[in-house]
Amino acid sequence: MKPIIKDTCHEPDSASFDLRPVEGKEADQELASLTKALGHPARIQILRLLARRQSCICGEIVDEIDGLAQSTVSQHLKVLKEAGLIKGEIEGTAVCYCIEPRGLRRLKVLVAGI
Amino acid sequence: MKPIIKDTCHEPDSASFDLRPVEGKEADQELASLTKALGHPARIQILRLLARRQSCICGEIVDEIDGLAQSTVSQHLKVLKEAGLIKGEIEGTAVCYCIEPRGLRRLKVLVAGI
DNA sequence: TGCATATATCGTATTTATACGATATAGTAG
DNA sequence: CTACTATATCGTATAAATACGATATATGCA
Repeated sequence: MKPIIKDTCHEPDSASFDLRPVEGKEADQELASLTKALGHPARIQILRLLARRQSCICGEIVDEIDGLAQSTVSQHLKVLKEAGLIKGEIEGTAVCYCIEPRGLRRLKVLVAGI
Repeated sequence: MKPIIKDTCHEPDSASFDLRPVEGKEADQELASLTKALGHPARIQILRLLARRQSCICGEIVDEIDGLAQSTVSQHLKVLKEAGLIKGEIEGTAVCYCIEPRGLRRLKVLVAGI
């Protein structure tokens, strides 16, 4: 019997999300939220860490980041999650973080469209 | 005799600027600075305003932005300028703002490279 | 059940951002 | 030179971000 593999990092994305306008007041607000979430070196580092690997990362993140306390890293993860750039799922005793491809793609589209 | 036309918005850019690394600690810091500068709706709006037109804008900017006071808009302009995303030159009694193409391009490259 | 581990949340101190009115500065026109 | 205009800077009030230690929560394992 094959194990059930749940690839939550790469589920299909809704087209409607991608096809929203890339300018106008709402797009400005959206881009501001996304870039504000990115506007800290530790969060850039986290995002790259997750983007580089194809898989999610369960734990390890705190160890990889500068000299920040665990609670601080957790706070940064929350900011990225609320911005829709990453997502986290509880996976046993750890939490498994990975990129939210829609959010990252949306960011890239909006920035490219400036 | 022809007039001297000084197109300060489109001067040639140094290649060395563009060819810096797109990841690593320095790039993280650089991208964080750029995105932090973008992380406000009014600043996005300003940047788009300048990017849309090929020319610089002398004055007018305050009128175009939401309902923010002149001093507040000036402050936002300063943030964008310090981030290297726009530049301003005194042009008579007004100040002529325009996109800093290198900075914007660098931002796009760094975001695309995440 | 109770302990150990991983992560989140809370409380809090400090710093930084945002916004405004008031004022300074600098160029233009008269 | 004076008045006018456009923009920047200052002072300041308020809000938000950052960081930490302490603590809560939830899961897996003995």
